[in-house]
Amino acid sequence: MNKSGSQRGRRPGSPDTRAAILDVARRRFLEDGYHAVTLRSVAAEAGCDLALISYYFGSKKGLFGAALALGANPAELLARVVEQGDLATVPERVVRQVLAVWDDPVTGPPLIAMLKSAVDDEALGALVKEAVEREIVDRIAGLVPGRDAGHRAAAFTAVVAGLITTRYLLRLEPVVSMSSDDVVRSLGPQLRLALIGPARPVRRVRPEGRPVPRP
Amino acid sequence: MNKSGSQRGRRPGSPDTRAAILDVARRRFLEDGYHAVTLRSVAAEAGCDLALISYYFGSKKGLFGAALALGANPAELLARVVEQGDLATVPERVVRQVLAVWDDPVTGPPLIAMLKSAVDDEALGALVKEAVEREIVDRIAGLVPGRDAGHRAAAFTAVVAGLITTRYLLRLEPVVSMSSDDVVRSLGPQLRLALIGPARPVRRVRPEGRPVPRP
DNA sequence: CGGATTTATTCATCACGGACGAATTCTACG
DNA sequence: CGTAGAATTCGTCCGTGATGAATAAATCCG
Repeated sequence: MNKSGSQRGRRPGSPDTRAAILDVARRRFLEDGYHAVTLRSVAAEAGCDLALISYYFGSKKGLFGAALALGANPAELLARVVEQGDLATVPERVVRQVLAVWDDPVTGPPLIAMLKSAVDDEALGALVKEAVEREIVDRIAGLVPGRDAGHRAAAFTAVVAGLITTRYLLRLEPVVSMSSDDVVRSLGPQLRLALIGPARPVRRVRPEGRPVPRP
Repeated sequence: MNKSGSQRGRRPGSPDTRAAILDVARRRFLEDGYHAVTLRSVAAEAGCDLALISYYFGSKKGLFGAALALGANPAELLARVVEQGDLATVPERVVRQVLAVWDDPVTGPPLIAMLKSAVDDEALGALVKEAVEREIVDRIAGLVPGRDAGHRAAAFTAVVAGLITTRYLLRLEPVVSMSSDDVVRSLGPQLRLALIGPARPVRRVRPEGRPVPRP
């Protein structure tokens, strides 16, 4: 291409409009959702021509991806939380972490928007699915001892997914209005049960006839 | 309007195209999802004019609603399952019912499609939310004794929602490929814990310092 | 039968949304 | 200066859902 870093032509002299587009897009996508946002309105609000958006971001999806580039990868955060500390306290710490990130007015909405659009976009959905499998399920599975680790991780993930779905996607009552402590109190035991098994200090008790581990 | 049941004009003499539209729409919506389906393509495949769809169903959403008129209301089914039988077996029965309905190749897909579109459509979302609150959460809450019934129902609902999300929406591994029995084995205890509390036959054990009921 | 009335169906068109290519301006380098 | 390359705009295409006017068909009433 061009030898040495020398670049000709118009280098950023009046360089704001790309950022402006990104700002507007971010806000709009979070406020109104993917479908409701029109590129024309974004362009208008950003004070530029419609075609500039295509120029910079290629397509509406491109803009969406760029606008919602997640500041901190939630999977990574979760991984850190999971791996430092005692296994016994993982459930509570995970719930608190999830609540912290998703309740936060700045980190939460992008995640919610991302999740929503992952639901109806095939490609995005696959992406999320793989990320969750790799970063969450597998990591949790690697943490617990038994050979039913996979199933335990699955149950754990399902409960967390349930929390996210009810509290942030459907905004179901009473889950939405519960305090962090309430949520921990309600779901903590479930997660502990999923991860570690029936309350450890007591002998196994089977209220029904079905054995649980069954190797 | 017209006195006595007498109706003039063209009554259904050659009346298939409405049904044809409905058939095509149903299949397409389930296969490709709401947004990917175009009214024009439906009209073409049904062998009629685009405007007929508006004529019969008013709008795309109208068509969607009519096409996916859920054969059996899942909430009602669930309610029946919940209310007949012992409280202790509710968790397993609910899981089995959910799996039966959502895994079924005829009743499942409409539910999934409905849920997906509820995610990005404000109005539909509200509908689902209210239905779930009224038909599931409240009903469950009415079933358990304590005064933390609400929270228990919330936890219960969250786990069920998690199952549905991971298995049918995200299609997450390993949840997707688990057998019904596996799922019951994995999630049953969680639900029992949510509903009924720590395994009944044993003395209360509090691994952490936090009391659960706390009136 | 024959008009009246209603239903079923089509045609033409609108407004809007996303994408794209050609043309134009601007800026920095040489 | 001149020119290359980046930034920006204009005009336009095509597909979408919606809607109203016009036409064909079926049914009823006298």
